[in-house]
Amino acid sequence: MTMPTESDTVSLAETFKLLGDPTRLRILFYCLDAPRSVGDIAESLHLSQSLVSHHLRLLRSARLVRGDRRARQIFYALSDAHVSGMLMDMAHHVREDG
Amino acid sequence: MTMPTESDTVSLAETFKLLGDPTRLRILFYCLDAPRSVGDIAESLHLSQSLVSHHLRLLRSARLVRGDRRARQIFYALSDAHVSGMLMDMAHHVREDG
DNA sequence: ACAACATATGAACATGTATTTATATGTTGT
DNA sequence: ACAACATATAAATACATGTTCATATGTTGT
Repeated sequence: MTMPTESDTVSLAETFKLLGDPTRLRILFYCLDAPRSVGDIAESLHLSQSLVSHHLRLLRSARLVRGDRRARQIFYALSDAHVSGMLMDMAHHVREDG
Repeated sequence: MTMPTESDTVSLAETFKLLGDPTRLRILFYCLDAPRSVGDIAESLHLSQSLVSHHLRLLRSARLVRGDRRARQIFYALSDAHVSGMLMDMAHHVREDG
């Protein structure tokens, strides 16, 4: 396996850094099955609306998540298929052998 | 996909947080093919011995990396097959579509 | 146009983290 | 046992980051 370039390493690290926060992970897993509105996320995960919005902004700017407006609400869904597949895989993995 | 438990989410996040640093990623990728000594890592990646050692300690305590002593040197290798597979996969992915 | 609703942004704070410098611990060969 | 080598640890510092509180922006229905 040949080493990734410096800039590839940096972007990879940026992605992992975003995944490295429990709150963001919870948000991502919650949006994995179906698009969820900001309010829904906040209420379901017991987080403040502001906090959810801040995290979504980070996830959005890394294109990990995508928001679609429907009337007043904005529904967020995972936008990177590769990342979401990896998330499901890791979740499966962590369940098996702690 | 059912939500991971709170504690599974936290451990997953801890793993991702470790992967979320460019220096640590470089160390991991460098050890992916073959076990490498601390000095080799430091010299090859142009990092101070101390810094490498600090990072290895973090990676070790999360069992992402494993050290085997051979004479004076300690050779580090990836210890989590699932994580190393995921790393190669992500590296491949980031190369394709930036 | 206006009030109610839904989401986003900004400033402030507390905590966490990567890196450096200096030093300690441990191992080998003679 | 001792000097040389290889790795680990500690303290200090500079910087990044998660969260809260307050407020702004944008959208819908009447």
